[in-house]
Amino acid sequence: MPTDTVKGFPIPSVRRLPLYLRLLRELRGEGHDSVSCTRIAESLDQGTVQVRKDLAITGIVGRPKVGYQIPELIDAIETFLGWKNTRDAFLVGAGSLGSALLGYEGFGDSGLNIVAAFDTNPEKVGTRIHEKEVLDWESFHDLAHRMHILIGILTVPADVAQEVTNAMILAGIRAIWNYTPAKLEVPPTIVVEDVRLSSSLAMLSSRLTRLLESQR
Amino acid sequence: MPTDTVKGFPIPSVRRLPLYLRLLRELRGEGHDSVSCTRIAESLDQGTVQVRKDLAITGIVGRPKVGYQIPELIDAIETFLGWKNTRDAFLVGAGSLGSALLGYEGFGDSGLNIVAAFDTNPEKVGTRIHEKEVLDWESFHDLAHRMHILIGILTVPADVAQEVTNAMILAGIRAIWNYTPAKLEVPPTIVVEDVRLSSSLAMLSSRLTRLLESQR
DNA sequence: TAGATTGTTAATCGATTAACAATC
DNA sequence: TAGATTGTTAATCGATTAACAATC
Repeated sequence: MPTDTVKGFPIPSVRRLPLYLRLLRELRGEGHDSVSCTRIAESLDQGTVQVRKDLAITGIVGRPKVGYQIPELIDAIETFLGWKNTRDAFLVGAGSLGSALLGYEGFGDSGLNIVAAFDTNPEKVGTRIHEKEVLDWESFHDLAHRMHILIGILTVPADVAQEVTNAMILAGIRAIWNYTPAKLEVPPTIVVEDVRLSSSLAMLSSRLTRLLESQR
Repeated sequence: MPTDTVKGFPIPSVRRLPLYLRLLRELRGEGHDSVSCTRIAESLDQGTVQVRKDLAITGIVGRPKVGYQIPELIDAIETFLGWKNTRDAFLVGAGSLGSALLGYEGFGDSGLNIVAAFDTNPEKVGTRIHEKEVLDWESFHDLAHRMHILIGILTVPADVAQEVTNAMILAGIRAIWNYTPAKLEVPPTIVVEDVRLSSSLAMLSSRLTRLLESQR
């Protein structure tokens, strides 16, 4: 089978892996050594089969009657996700959302280290936001190349999103975490992950609307 | 059919509605009056049938040969999502992520207005973040009741998430936008929408990892 | 009328769940 | 050994896509 035909993993399973990881780290902290699917399923309010299927994509195998070794399982998930070593990232667009992400301390647990921010606004360039330097967008290309940065976080206004994306790719960026509502056009060798807060908000407000309607 | 058995709408369709809305508002701004599924599908890089199915959940009907009337379609989507009138929300937890959301200006397009923030930290209480007041968490209950606030945005540390959730519900909150990694336990009449940035990051980094592996 | 476009019904695909066999 | 738990195969469910009928 040629490598570019390799089958992907179920998207919902990959998205659930961080939930398991968080729980497992907690259990490890409490001194537990092994854990069963039943136990995990209960804590996360899911089915046991789903837990087994999800964990299986990391290549881990459990032992009947015992369950899974927690350290081994944590290692397998971190390896699968590429979270064993933290990866450096550059953020572009130091607006309110960008600033927030710069200050968010939870990404370390997820193998991500935001090194610096970039902006075109001369009033922002040269300042620091949450201890991180805001650099001139002009210097992005050279710095990203020199530091071998592979991840770009996109928090610019939607109307310049595509333009910035193109420049990121030329600078060697291979994966873009897109917080803008724009649909980015990229070559197939570039990874794009859209955050789409508006989709999440659509779920929240439509369900609330249905709920309120049903009670009138 | 009893109202509590009403069939839900396909989740992926609801999550795509904001994408259509954004495009339609843009087309309206350019002076267009009607639009076909083919046109929408092209712009968003999807299939035409999916577009029709998605739009159908709002109850809209198009005209063969012509397409959909843009103002009518915008109205139908906004009505379905409950975005015709903006709804007020309280945010709890004025940390870095919370501050970011307070400053984010895009929520207005999505029918959400964050009125104020709440925190327990005395150094934050009384200050303003992006023009919004930070109030004492103690005053949440009374204010939420008095102002009939239905939406709570949860950006507190994970270990107090459940506790804050319980208090929110007692204060009359009906829908919680949960930015913490905690799995919240709530009665069935309360809407919870989890944002789970770590799931998104898991997708990004696992795909990047696979990509880099395949090239070695 | 002819052709473009909508809307619906059927087929496919992928994810979840159920049933059961394997194993420590 | 018996029983708990894993892992796999089959059945179900939901979403997407394809085929086609309806209509302006």
